[in-house]
Amino acid sequence: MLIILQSPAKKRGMSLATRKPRNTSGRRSGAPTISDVAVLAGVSPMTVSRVINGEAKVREATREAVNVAIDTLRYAPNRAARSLAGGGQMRIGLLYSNPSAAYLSEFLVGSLEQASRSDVQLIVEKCDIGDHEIEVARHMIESGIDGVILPPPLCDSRAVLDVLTEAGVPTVVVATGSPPEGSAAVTIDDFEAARAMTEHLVKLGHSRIGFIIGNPNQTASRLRHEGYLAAIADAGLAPDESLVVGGLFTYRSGLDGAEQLLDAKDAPTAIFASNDDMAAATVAVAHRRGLDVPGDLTVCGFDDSALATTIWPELTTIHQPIADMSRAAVELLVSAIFNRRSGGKDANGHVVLDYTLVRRQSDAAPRRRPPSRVHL
Amino acid sequence: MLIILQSPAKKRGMSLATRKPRNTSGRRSGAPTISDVAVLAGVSPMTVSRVINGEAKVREATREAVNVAIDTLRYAPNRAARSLAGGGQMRIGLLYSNPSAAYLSEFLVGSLEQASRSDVQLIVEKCDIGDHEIEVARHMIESGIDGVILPPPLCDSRAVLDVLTEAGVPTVVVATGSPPEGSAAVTIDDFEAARAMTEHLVKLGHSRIGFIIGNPNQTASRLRHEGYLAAIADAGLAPDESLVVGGLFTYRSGLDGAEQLLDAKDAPTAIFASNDDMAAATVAVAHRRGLDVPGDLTVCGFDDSALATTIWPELTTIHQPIADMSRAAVELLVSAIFNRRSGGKDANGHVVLDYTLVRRQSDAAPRRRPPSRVHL
DNA sequence: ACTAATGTTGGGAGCGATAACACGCAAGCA
DNA sequence: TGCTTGCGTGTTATCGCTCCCAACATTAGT
Repeated sequence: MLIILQSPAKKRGMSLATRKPRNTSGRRSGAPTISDVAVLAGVSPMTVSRVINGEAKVREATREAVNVAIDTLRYAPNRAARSLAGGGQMRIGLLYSNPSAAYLSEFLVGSLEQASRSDVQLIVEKCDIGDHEIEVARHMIESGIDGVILPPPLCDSRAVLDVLTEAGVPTVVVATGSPPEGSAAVTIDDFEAARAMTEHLVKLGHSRIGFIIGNPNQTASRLRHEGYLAAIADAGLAPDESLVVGGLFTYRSGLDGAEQLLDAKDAPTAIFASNDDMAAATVAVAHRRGLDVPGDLTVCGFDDSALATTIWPELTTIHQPIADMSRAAVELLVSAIFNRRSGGKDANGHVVLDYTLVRRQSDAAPRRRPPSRVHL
Repeated sequence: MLIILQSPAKKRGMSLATRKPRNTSGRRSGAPTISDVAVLAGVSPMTVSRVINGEAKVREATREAVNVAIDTLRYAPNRAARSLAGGGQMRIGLLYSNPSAAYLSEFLVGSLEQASRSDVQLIVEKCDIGDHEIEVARHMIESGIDGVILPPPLCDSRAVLDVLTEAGVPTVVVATGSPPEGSAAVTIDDFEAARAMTEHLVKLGHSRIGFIIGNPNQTASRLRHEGYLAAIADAGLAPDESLVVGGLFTYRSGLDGAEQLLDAKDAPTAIFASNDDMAAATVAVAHRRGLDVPGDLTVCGFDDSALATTIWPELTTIHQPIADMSRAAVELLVSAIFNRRSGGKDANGHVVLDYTLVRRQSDAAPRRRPPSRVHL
């Protein structure tokens, strides 16, 4: 196919010889445009635009013709042009810190996808937790961002949040335990999830279930802990403080927690760690002590991060739909920005997505009797 | 087919008065435009553009004035407009499969950053390895992508590569052992890196150094293996086939490999695994057998993935500058596309970035003597 | 049959930026 | 002095698309 674009280039004294390099080869990259489609379909560009955007007032026959043309030409709308014309280029920022790589990558994939679908530009910025988080946030604001997404653990940073709301930047926090007043949030029900997992353990027959708490800085930790407690209570089990130890969400802290739990006189037959890293550490400690998992000790995690399926045995854990959450976050943010632009007030949506308990190989019923009582 | 698009002819008669009635009224979202800056600086928009793009022919005083205006207005160029006007929107695809999450996230961050810097749109698509990889690739091509980036392990997929080159889509492969003819590549020197690591082990005093090979599907595996072999030879050590076992880059396979290595009569005092996952598995096996790492056994990995610093002891490993590599990949791809557009032939660049050997806690000198010989 | 209402479609003006050319002006050279 | 250079800037035309509104087509209402 040959496309010749004729433009009114022959201005005043311009000779043909002088002009030319541009039109035929230069600027156009070759991608079909909306007018190409229009010509082929025998309609105006406007109509094509309507079809693409799924507007109502287009006759069925016309729509059909346009679609055929689109397929024929393999036409794909030019995003840049679209957002330029369509009144609003949005740029939203994604501020991340603790690169729990597994989490981050899923998160990124999800937000990227949604961002490109919603035609917004995603600006990703790293912001190692430390005393300069605020500066980074501020920098982002000044670079003219329209909204910000805060995945954990930044979602719990009062400081960052304050800077953001003060600047009047719409914000969506993801996976925080306590969504702040002024911003939208996407979460799963950490409480219920932890409760469900604990309940699962109870149903398996465990009565001494250890728990390793997450980093106290993150509000989700509290919810998970409470969920555990609730399930224990529901099961009519006596709460035992020696079965609960503190942790920091790190592997290292999981190592310590597990040692502590397993050192106890009346050691648990199952340990539920507040995240996969600590669960993995627990498995390591168990193995080091010659304990079989899940034969001698059941271990469960939370998050379903990559680690969960990396190690052996693979971890029974709570799956968070991370990509979906970030997708939802972008969507929420976009509509919030949209609202604000059209004068509406902020709609502090709070989206709660479903978690899933995925059973893998790290859980099992306890041995016949709790080891401390009767010897088999 | 011949299509002649004729632009509206009445342009000619357009008077200055008719032009740009709008700019001042501004129904925009509030972001300052290049003309706002121009007005404030008392120059034309074009000049502002020149300043922004760092072009040469602008008087110092003017540049200064423009910059002041830019700062005052907190002006940031509109990307959409920019890529629309400037030669054309590029869209490049990133096809990933094996979500080694840790790797992927770093990779994504790097490419995102560079993509936004180069003003290209990044389309990320998952493509689980299986028999439909080709379809996904084809789909991507048809969606009108200008180029594709292939991180491992897809970079070694002949099938995908073929589809791509056949369609004439510029491609950059990352971290492959054997960069194919038609495409640019970004790698580290796997051979040298493995050699360096092995040498490091030798210097530490180890003479029986085990090696776990990576997945034979990935060409990098071969290079690492060869690097190991070279170092062994260089050190004047007798190559011992019982010290080398196969693996698949998975934790599971690492478990098997390590068992095998440690079961041998004359077990190694150090094990170098071709990636961190397998190294982590080796540590687990060692612990299960009551071996201290690094006291009784040195374990080293490759990649410096998140896992390396997650587990305990943290892994001594080869650091790949993943983000830099993906950044480089995007850059390379962009210039390749650019070249091609302006008629030049493809420049199959091959960028080799530096690796780093990072020492952490998993390596040490062997115990006084190889355990099998003299007892201390 | 004629106006009114409704449904479809086309026209043209931008969105914000850049490319390429046009142009004024001071310096360089004969 | 007259004319070429060439730098620094302004001007114009798009880029590909969507928005607003007018033009036209179709069907309905009395």
